[in-house]
Amino acid sequence: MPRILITSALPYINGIKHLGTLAGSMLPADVYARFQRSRGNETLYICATDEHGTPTELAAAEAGVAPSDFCAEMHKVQYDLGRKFGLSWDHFGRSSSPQNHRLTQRFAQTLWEAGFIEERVTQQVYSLADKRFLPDRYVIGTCPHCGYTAARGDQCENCTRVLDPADLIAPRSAISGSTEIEIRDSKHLFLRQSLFAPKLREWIEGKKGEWPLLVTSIALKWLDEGLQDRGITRDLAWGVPVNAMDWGANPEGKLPDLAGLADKVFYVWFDAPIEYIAATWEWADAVAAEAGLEPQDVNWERWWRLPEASDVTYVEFMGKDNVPFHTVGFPCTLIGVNERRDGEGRWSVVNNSPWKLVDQLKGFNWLDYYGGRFSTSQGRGVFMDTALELLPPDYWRWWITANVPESQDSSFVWEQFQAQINADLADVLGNFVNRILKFTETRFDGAVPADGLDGPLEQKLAKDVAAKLAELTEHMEAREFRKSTTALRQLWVLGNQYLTEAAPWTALKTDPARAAVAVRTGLNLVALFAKVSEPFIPFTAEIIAQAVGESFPGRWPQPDAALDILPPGRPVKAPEVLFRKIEDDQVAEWIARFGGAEPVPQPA
RNA sequence: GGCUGGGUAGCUCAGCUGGUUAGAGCGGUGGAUUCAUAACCCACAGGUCGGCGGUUCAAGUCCGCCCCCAGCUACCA
Repeated sequence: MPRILITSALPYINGIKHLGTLAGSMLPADVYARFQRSRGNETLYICATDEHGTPTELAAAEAGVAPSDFCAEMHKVQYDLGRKFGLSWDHFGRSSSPQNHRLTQRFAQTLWEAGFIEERVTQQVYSLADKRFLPDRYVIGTCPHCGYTAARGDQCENCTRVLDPADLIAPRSAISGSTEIEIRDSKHLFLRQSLFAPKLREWIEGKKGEWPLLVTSIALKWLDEGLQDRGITRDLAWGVPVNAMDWGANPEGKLPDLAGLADKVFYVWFDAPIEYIAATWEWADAVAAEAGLEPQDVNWERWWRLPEASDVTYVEFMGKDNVPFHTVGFPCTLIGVNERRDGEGRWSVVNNSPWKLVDQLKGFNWLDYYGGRFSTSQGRGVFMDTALELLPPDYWRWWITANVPESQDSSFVWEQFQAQINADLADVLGNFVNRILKFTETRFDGAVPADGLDGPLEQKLAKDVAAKLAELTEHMEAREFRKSTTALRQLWVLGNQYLTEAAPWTALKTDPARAAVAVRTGLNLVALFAKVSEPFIPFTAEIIAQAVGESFPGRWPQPDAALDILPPGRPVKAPEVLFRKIEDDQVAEWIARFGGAEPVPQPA
């Protein structure tokens, strides 16, 4: 049986995520994970918080707490919110975990000893007032090209020109505003990505047509522009320490400069992808602890290391901003650990249990808010915590999945959200479940009727359902989420069409057996909908399953037996209204609260 | 500036290697129905496929130029 390993891009620890983050990785990954489990495939869905880097240190300082405490608290917040949205992580780890420290350091050591990491001295801006090195964008000043006075050290937002902090006129710290800044030398480790360029190109070229165009295009863009070596350490206090005292000599016989690397931590983008692996290790430790076993009794490497993992399909989900790090940076790390390169550029596998590279990479564009970006500072857009105060998670899950930015940026618009939720969930699905169950209660004593035999109408329905179910299954296998939601909605529509045609309320007067067939068929449709809707709207799917006495979560149905689920005589019961409609005055209120098409008027 | 992606009905989007009258949902209009959350079901409305030029028997689909939107441009993550 195939195994499916799923990771979604790690949400950054710095604050509560908005709907775009949910759309860009976590929710599609969850829908896919639920589908795969429902298909009976052994599935592991891994996610974690991405905790290191300058923004974390600054946010913790602002909150007046240590970064470790800040992260521990925010991890819990993000975990709870994810669970409330029904995200079915097998494990939601932390990139600051001991497991990730160990793996990151071990990988770095291997890369050093293989000659894939080298030391370089770089010039970095240091702020005396802040007592820290400043990343380029944390230095602001006047743009030498356009005179904009709040240009960042990496790029001027006004004229869009790419800058170097040294270009800025009157540079100052973006943190404190202090002009007491200077350029200092700092020793750093660089991952020699340039050595990997030909190998990566061959790998990416082979994924053309298989991965989304967006993904291969971004990856090839980086290769076409010439892959540069990348600094993988930073001058920060919070992170995975380089800790190179046990490292051996590199191929040139050189040992690392322990003094020069003493206060360095790894760059967040070096350790964050490794956390996918480390979080799997965390998962195994947690499973072992729960079962009263020793940690080594749960084998987590079978998900990651060949040949044991040869039956694993590894699927990554992420927004387009993450694509370079997953198609270039992380693969360099893994290939560098797995293989060696000789002087002629020939590669050979040295590790007898190499780490697995990604098989399927699903990348997404941006979800905007009325055509603009979500903005924390301006209070523009909807965030995960407030979303759940307004409406149940399934409303959000459905809309986001149906509008996920697969081929281009898409927009969240309240009016459209309202229209789609009301039509799809309340009118089509919710009303269908309600109408057939209510009818069963009033006319068939609330039990699946046994009388009658299928006629042409039922045969046609079975054929249509089988075709649509096959289509849905195919789209889900291909991770085509918009098309999947379309197929699912069409499946729901088949239910309403059938019921209208079969009209048991009419048949009841002349041919009770015919009415019984229609009701039984309708109830089986309800059971079917519970099963196929579960990946998308799990909370409601469970209520629907219970209404017809089915266990939950159920197995993904086979097309030829999709309508043969419920035994005659099974008691059924109409649930409370599944989806309450979103009213116009609610929408008006939310637009006023969160912003809409019109710019939010500034108080005078 | 360079590069990447996108520009298809009022709105949100499908349209693979070029091939009969360009599709879906929403919104709109009309009809049917009464089991149901004033729900469902049926039908209709119609867009010079961003612009111009080219290749071809045939172009939304290929080529060239131009316009517009978004992103990236390596120390934000």
